[in-house]
Amino acid sequence: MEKFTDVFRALSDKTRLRILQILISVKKELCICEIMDSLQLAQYNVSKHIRELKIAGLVKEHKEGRFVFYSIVEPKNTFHKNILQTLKVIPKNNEDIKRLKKRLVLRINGKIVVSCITNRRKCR
Amino acid sequence: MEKFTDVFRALSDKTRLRILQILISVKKELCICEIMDSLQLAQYNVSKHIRELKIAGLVKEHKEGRFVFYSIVEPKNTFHKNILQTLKVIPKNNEDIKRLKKRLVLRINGKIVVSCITNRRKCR
DNA sequence: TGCTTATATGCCCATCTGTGCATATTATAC
DNA sequence: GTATAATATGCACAGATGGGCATATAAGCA
Repeated sequence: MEKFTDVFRALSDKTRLRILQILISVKKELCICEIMDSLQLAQYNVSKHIRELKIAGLVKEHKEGRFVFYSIVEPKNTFHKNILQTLKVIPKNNEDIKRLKKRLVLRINGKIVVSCITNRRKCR
Repeated sequence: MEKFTDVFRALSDKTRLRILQILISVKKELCICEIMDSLQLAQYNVSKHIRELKIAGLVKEHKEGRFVFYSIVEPKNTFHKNILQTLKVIPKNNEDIKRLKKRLVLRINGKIVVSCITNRRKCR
């Protein structure tokens, strides 16, 4: 049962929901820089929240050089499928999506070429 | 967005999930006594957790004399429907269901006639 | 090797959360 | 009214949680 409460706990934070929402809407792998620029959050914050989403089994990572890309885990059981379905129904934060799109334009041939725009010390 | 995180937070506790599960499986209104006897929890604990489920909009109440009956709120939007669907997929705690059935047998014509069996001071 | 960039993590602190206990509230019966 | 049963709630406390900050780790590059 704890396994289930842990997933719900992971979803009970606004920042984590925002992270999941941009990952769901973009249907791509995103690196921490891109997430922090999209959500205007400090790097350590994105990193810590992503960690919890990973532990909950909702997000997976894929290392590539010094970048780490994160994406939604494809659901493997009914519970997980239902959770993702539920997340898709939650209205998205339009500002986040707008900034995400702006940020993604900066990729060249799918490669990250622009470093963190957001000052890592000042964003909340 | 807080509205959604609040629902997930309500679901992030084992006791609250157990309460929801017996309410879902029994498809009936249950009073606090019956819940505390089914889950073997202290009265104040059931009462407090039910309160949070009510605030989250997952459970509703119906007063009848000195009894208060609780039941699952029929979902009114897609998010809520998905949440209930998700809850139904979680494996139930068989012990809880067993004790619930035993407890329900004690009703006579649907009326509660047996008071709390569980000592309200000793159950955790 | 040394520098820079991307990400992770340990520590501190304020706040929140669940439990236990005691007590309050409400309704019913005598 | 008084006693009793069902439920709610305020308080205290221990443990968890999130944010901020500093720093660690790791990889690429000069």
